[in-house]
Amino acid sequence: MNIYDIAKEASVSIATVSRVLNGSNRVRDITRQKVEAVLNKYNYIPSAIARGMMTNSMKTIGIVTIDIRGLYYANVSYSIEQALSILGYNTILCNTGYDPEQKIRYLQMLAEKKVDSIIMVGSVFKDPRLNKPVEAISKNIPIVIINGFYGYPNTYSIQCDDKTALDKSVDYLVSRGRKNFLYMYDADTFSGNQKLQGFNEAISRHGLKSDVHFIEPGLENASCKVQELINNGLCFDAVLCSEDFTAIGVLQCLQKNKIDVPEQVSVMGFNNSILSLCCTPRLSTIDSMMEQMGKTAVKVLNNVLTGTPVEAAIKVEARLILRQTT
Amino acid sequence: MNIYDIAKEASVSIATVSRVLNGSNRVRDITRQKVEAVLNKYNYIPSAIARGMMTNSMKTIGIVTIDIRGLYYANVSYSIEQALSILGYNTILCNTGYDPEQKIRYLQMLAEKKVDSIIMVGSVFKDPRLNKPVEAISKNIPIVIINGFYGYPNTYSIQCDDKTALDKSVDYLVSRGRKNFLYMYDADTFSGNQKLQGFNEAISRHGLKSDVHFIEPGLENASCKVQELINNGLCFDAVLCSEDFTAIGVLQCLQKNKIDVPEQVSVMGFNNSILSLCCTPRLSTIDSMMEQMGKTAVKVLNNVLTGTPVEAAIKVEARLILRQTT
DNA sequence: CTGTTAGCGCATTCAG
DNA sequence: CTGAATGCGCTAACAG
Repeated sequence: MNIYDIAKEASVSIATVSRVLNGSNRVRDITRQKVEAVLNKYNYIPSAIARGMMTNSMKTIGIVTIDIRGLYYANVSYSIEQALSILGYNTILCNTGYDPEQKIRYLQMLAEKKVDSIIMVGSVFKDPRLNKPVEAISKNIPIVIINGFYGYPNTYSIQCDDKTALDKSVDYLVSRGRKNFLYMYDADTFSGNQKLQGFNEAISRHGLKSDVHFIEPGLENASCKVQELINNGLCFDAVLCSEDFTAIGVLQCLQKNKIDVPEQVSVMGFNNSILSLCCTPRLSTIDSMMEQMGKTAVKVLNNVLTGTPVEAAIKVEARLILRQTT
Repeated sequence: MNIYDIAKEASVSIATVSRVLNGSNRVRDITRQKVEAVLNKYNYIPSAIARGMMTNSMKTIGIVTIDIRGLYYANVSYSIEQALSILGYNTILCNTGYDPEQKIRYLQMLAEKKVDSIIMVGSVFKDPRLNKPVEAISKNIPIVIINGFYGYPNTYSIQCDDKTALDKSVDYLVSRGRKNFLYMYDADTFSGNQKLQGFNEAISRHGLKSDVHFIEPGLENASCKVQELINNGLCFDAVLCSEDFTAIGVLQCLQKNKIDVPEQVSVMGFNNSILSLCCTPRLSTIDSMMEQMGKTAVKVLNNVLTGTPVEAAIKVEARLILRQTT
């Protein structure tokens, strides 16, 4: 069933059917009703594919992320999808994992499907080997990147001010008398580096010493590392982490060692995910404004798509959430 | 840039370009190389839209769920997306929320985009008012439903045996001497009803009494409800929950009331999500086999799409995960 | 306000 | 093995 069938049955031309379908006002009321009657009778569903051939748009955007199972990715992706849905767009979800080949394959698929835009959640294509394909694709498709940055034209960046957030966290903990800081991070991403930089700058501004450790993502990895540090006799009274999940691993290890939190050691996470409410005591953390990031990305995207001028990079402020571990 | 441009530059016909693009073997090697050289030179990207016009498929499936921020939905969706990606399909993600209008809108969009299939994660369209649109769409598009069931032709169901899982949980707790059961659930879904039924049957089989409460989703709601029950003097020594999140709310309330877990009261969650590792003590729970559910759905889907016979309903066994709260 | 016509970029006959 | 011709279902001029 296509518009020819509808047109025939309604005794009009396909152009008129098309006009009715697209809500054009250049149709007489009687004609419109006649067409709509047929449309409803057959429960007609227009083909977005055929429409896409002409308009060169499927009203679809690609959202590219590492792994939607991660709470940060899920939350941001959710708010993107919802905001886009209101604008009439659908969302193709891509979990690239860490394999560069896989990433390129996804980019290719999205390009073939002529998505109107690509939103990257997290610095998915940080690997410099992937610069070429990203730059190439950005020539045809606008790219919005959340917590990342490309210098290319037609790419737009939304960043959470993670650096300042870490800075403020250290300030706060110093004001509460903490002196020996430990920082644990699990991702060498744009965002990850911002956090680390904020931490380091604050530490040196206060003339303090600190210990910084990279660990593989995961609760147990964090726990094990802290245990190792304790066994080695490291003294610390504040632990900052780049993820809530990591912080909870730290917390559990401290509890196992009968170290009181927050009396002896303060612990802070990052993201203000639901995880931070699940542990006891509840985790102090930094709200990385997941919902706002998604909404802002879509706003920027919509401006780009409608030709409204847009800043190349927008910064969103993070917020300290103080609960029971500080 | 389209196949005409490529054809011209390679001095062949568009048919030949098309054959090369689609890996047809009816092309002489020399010709193929000639074409591929041009393809590479311009980094040619074929249009999936135009291809879709002919093949009537965009190699895309829709995955419809309530809210990807939920860990269950995220995990299942992830494994679906990954498995489909290997088969060359992309995934359109739809978070319908709870509004029926919204659900219908998504269905309509997916139909217009001519997705090859729709996978529902959870009984998204349980509301009987939505039966009509689902039945209508299933006439053209196969529907695979995870933890749900439709009787319509061209719909396929993958179910986790939640009922038996709850049954076994009660058995286990009874064997550990528990006698006064509390069950808390937060969703009136297919799966939710299966769980409740399993619970109730086990309770009556053991000739025990129990208290069952529906609460709105959320940590605090669970906590508040338990507090209320405690205040009312209810005696219980085992709490089963339909979600890990709920169970953690219960756990936190018990801890606040200085009730020892698992010494005085056993607590069990459901899903074996990462949340169950974040609380102290770690939550005993039921593994709802999220990854396997997703993979199985895609396997079924692939069979449907390739015309291989398929059972209308497949059941996956859940597993008890015993940790520190039982 | 309505109809006619011409593509969009590709896969697919059918000839050669 | 290769090419010419056709049509998928729709939108967008352009005429009337």
